[in-house]
Amino acid sequence: MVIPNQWIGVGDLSLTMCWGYDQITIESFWGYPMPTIKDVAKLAGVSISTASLAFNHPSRVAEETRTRILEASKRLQYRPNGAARDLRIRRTQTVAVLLHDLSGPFYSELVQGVQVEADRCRYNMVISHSNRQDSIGRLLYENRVDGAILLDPYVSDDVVLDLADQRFPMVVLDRDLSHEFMVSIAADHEGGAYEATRYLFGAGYHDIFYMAGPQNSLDSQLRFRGYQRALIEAHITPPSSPLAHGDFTEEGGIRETQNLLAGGHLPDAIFAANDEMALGVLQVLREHHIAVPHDMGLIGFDDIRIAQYVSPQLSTVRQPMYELGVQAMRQLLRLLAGEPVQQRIVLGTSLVLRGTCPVLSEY
Amino acid sequence: MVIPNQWIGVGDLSLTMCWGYDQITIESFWGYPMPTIKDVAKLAGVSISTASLAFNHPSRVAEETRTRILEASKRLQYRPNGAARDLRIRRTQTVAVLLHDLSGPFYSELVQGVQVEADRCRYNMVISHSNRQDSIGRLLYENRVDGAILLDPYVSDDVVLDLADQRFPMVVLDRDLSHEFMVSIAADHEGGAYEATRYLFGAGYHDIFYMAGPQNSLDSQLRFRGYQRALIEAHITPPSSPLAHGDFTEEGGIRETQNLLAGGHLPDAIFAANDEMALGVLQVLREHHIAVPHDMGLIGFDDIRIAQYVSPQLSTVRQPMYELGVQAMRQLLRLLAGEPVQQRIVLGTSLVLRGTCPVLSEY
DNA sequence: TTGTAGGCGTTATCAC
DNA sequence: GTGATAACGCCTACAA
Repeated sequence: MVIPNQWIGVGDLSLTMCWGYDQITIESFWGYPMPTIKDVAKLAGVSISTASLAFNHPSRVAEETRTRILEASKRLQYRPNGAARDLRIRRTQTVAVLLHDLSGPFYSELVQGVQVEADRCRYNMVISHSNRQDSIGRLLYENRVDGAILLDPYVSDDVVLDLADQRFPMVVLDRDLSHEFMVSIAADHEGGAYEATRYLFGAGYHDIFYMAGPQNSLDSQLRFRGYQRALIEAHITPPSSPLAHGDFTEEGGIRETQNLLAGGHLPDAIFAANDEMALGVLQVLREHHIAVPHDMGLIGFDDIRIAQYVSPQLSTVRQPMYELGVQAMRQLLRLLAGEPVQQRIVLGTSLVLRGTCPVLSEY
Repeated sequence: MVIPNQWIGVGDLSLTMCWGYDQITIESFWGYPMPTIKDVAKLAGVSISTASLAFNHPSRVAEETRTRILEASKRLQYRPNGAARDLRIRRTQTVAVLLHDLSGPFYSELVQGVQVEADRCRYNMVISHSNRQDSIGRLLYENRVDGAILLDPYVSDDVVLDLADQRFPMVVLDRDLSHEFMVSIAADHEGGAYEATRYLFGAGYHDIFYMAGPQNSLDSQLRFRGYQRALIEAHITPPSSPLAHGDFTEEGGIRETQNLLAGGHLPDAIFAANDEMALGVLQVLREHHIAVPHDMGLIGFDDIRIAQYVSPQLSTVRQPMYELGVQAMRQLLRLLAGEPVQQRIVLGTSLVLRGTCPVLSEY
């Protein structure tokens, strides 16, 4: 039940007109041309180069001159023009992190990792929520950043390879792509899934169902492979392809679980391709009074924060997101520095045992 | 219980050396100077200006010439230089969203709102996770973006006002700041808190405790004010300042609730300054077998996603994050266009009633 | 220690 | 329809 308060002071919500912006530059709006280094130099009574020196190599200009320049700069509220600088320097000292989805501490952790490494080397970082294709074009194709870390399944491999061909420094996450001038990093989806499935067998479950993600999801495919391997090891013939495909959402998990229940034959454990779907599974099981973990075991993948709050708490496979970010940035820095890199890096996952499966202490 | 798999193929984790980057430019790494529009023009046998026209005003150049230019551009893998363009155009067509914290669908929703509006007007958006002060300097002071939306309590008012003085187009969120050339947008924290508290009274609780956020949090102060107002309206003398200060984290909520229980006198309802703390409250109450909502009512603030997953589900005050993003970007566009703006906008909140307080149908 | 001059890659204004 | 040419603002040899 949601009770909306009234809207207060929102004023004009009508569409803002958008045409015509093309012709307008910022300073023309206000009639206040921005001061340039030239103005600073003039006011300080020095040449442009001295002014520039004062900012970039303070030691190379006399104390007295420098303070005069700094004062002038302050008086004029001078702000250097980044574009001019970048153009001249031929470097932006900035990297982009391209994400499709922002929600969840999941990505936030990744970004943290990147940030920390970037900071250490004085690199700046911007995140682009690359819903729009031209957004990535702007950043990468037009060299507005020196390099990029890409975690966005919706950017096509062609685009990525094209950029790599042009030696644009790039680290791609969770992609099955190799290129001489690119680093590809991924968590060990296959291994994590294998461990999870194997654990379920070890915990006494016999009939383990894999609830896949979207057909085209590489992650889901890899996880399925790990599942298959564990089945084979347990002398069970695995299906050649997943029996059910969700869409990585809670709703998808609900739907697929309902289908499963309607189908008559019930497995005694479910390994869901991600936590979101596992949440859906859990919900439907609860509605049908199927006891977890007694009547049905469940393990997810990702370790999203909510996993700890549902009851029973969700067992899952944790991806090392922070470490992924750290590694990604480190490798990007190597690319940027022209140092040799490994083309492919895989990071291990960990099995997090909580309430949706028995916790075997001897494991 | 967490079982780490081994690390696989991580290779060299040692520190990347960072000095010496200063002298190196991207192309020098590889020895591949990037082709410029000049190269394209030469290969196509036209002048630079014609090449430029072919890209920017295709209709103004002969069909045949144009295709020749495009071909040359493809052959050379030409990529325009953004910095040069921005410098010449004096506009980046990009805005920045400055966030302190990324986690939670909370901020993701805000960003979505901004994105949608930005897209409509062909503006690009980058997010900066402004942990580092120079990151915002780079973006804002050096004009690498045309404008910014700021939601980060850790950026000081001085910095903000300084930029505003210089007419840098900026929309600030959740700040008690006014400036002629700036738009300030906030959710109605005070009103939302008032509604929540009033509702608790209406639901039959008499002794409502406010668990505040950090002392210096404006949001928390405003919410306290709403709480006070509701108390006064109920003919109860409110405390002049909050009796307990958490830190907006779950752990803080736990700590403060434990203090409360230890203190002997128990209220019959708690209004927590945010959901994170409310989660902590809930946890401690559960541990002490205090029935919610029967023995204790509870309402939080924010409506984070987890609120729906705990049991009982958390009642809360929802901030219109998406709408906040939309509004912020719309106002920013107005600033950018030099159109008149309201200096201050307040958006209404809504009370979301779930399991931690009775749901009064007649409300 | 400071000034002169050239150029980074574009786009736009003019001529032709 | 196309081509010189001049900025945009900054940095850095090099010269003084």
